[in-house]
Amino acid sequence: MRLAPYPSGALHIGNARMLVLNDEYVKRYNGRLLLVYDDTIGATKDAIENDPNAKYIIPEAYDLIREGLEWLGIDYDKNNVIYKSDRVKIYQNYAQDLIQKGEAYVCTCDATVFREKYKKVGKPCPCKELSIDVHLDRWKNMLDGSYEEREAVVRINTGMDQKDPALRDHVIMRISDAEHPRIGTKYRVWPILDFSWGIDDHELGVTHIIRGADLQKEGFMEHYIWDLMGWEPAAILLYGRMRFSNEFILSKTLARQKINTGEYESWKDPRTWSLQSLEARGIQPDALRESLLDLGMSQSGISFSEKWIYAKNTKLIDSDANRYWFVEDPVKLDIINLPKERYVSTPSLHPSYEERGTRLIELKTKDHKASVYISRLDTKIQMSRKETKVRYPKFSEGTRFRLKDLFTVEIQSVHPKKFEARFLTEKVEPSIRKIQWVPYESNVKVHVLKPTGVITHGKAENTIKTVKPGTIMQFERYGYVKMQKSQKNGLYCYFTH
RNA sequence: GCUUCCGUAAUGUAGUUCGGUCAAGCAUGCGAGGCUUUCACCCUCGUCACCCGGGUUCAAAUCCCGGCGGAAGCACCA
Repeated sequence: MRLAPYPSGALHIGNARMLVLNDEYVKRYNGRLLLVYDDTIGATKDAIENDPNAKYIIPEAYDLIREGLEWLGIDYDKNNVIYKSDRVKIYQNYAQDLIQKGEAYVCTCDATVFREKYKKVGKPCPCKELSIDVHLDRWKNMLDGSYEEREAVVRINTGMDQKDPALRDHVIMRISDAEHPRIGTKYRVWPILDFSWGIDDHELGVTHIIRGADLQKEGFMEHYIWDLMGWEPAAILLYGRMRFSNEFILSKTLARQKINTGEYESWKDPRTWSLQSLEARGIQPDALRESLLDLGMSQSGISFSEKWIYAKNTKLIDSDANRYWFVEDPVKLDIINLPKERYVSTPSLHPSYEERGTRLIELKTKDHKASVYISRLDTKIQMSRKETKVRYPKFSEGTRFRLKDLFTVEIQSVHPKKFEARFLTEKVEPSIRKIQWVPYESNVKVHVLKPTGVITHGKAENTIKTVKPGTIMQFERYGYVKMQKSQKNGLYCYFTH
């Protein structure tokens, strides 16, 4: 079997299904998995230079792809990595052979004219009438540069009377003067996907192909070629297309553009949905793998939900993720009537694993007063996730709540920018609302990059200063977060989910 | 328009090849409860489905026909 990524950027969540399915199939039947970079040049030089949306190969993509495969644990044959760009001569030879046999011809019709005038009505174009010698001449002209880009193509003679318009005398070779990142301008006549794979799946000994249903036509074309050559056909299995929710933009080309303009910080930006970005966020490879495997080989189109990954990921990371307190959009809360001079809170790092120990958060009082930060969200109407259930009231005079693992207070007064409360008791009442807090005097700024690209700001307890980059932790009642780095203006984290 | 593929609950999937064991399994979601100084995790219980209409048959989610619905292809992209 084989993986055939196009090196225009890092692999993303949409490509991952192909990877995982192939990998799993090979493992199950003890097969071999080839990595074949499908790095033929598609667009013309003209398009690449003038059309910002043109697909093209970027040199760094080869490594980005390899990184992604490694992260996902795809077990491909690392000693036998293949580049289609090394094999162009092979396709050219086969194409010439087909022309010689009258199974292919060189067409000089304009693409639009061919489509409108001939393909749509199922009539052959005038080129097809010409002799094999003329076509061989034209073929030479393609190779030696006498023809410009788009002036001529090689079409395979599947027949203009094919029922399916998609199959009528499809192009198999075309001209591009674009420079290839690996082999430069060594070749100018490049194969189309259908043709190159018709050749390679045979030449490389591929017996089974798993690909998306959008490549169904390519399967027909390959079969046509195998028949023509008298080759043993490979088995082709298709899986359905995945649609992604929200404003998922799964385009490597677009991601590349945004990285270039600086709108995204790198391939790690969560909006690329690249495998690199998932790793950066703290998604476990197995969470992705299992979610994708759950979809099976169904050919129906599915709306993919990232929540499936999150659900699996939560189960994988929860036991490792230590708990910390973080308040998003902090507001000050002044507390009065404090009887003691010092309060110490020692919440455990993980309630299910007490043996990991506790954190220590200290709140000092002065003249029986102290201040903490709480999240603005908690001061507004709080709807429980179960919407039908508890609806915590907006903070107003008399509202009682507990600063978690500290003490219970009651709101005395509400000001635009702060709240004042009075100490009630240290005794825990099981049913009272508990909220996270951090000391006003001692805390650390934290910036969290959300999957939408928005960065939110807040304050966390000081103890997270010791958390190492790359660690996944849980901000209680907020979500899981992966520590990235310490910056001058505070700590920087990626939101996991 | 032409061609092909698909159609099981809110979402996804198992079962359809060789009709009965499927009054339909699983996961996520949702709901109830338990645990808990997190609306986390974990545990228990519950909830919702075979696109429609015919036909074949003792028996159909499974086979046949016809509808309807959805997706993909019809690029000198991959």
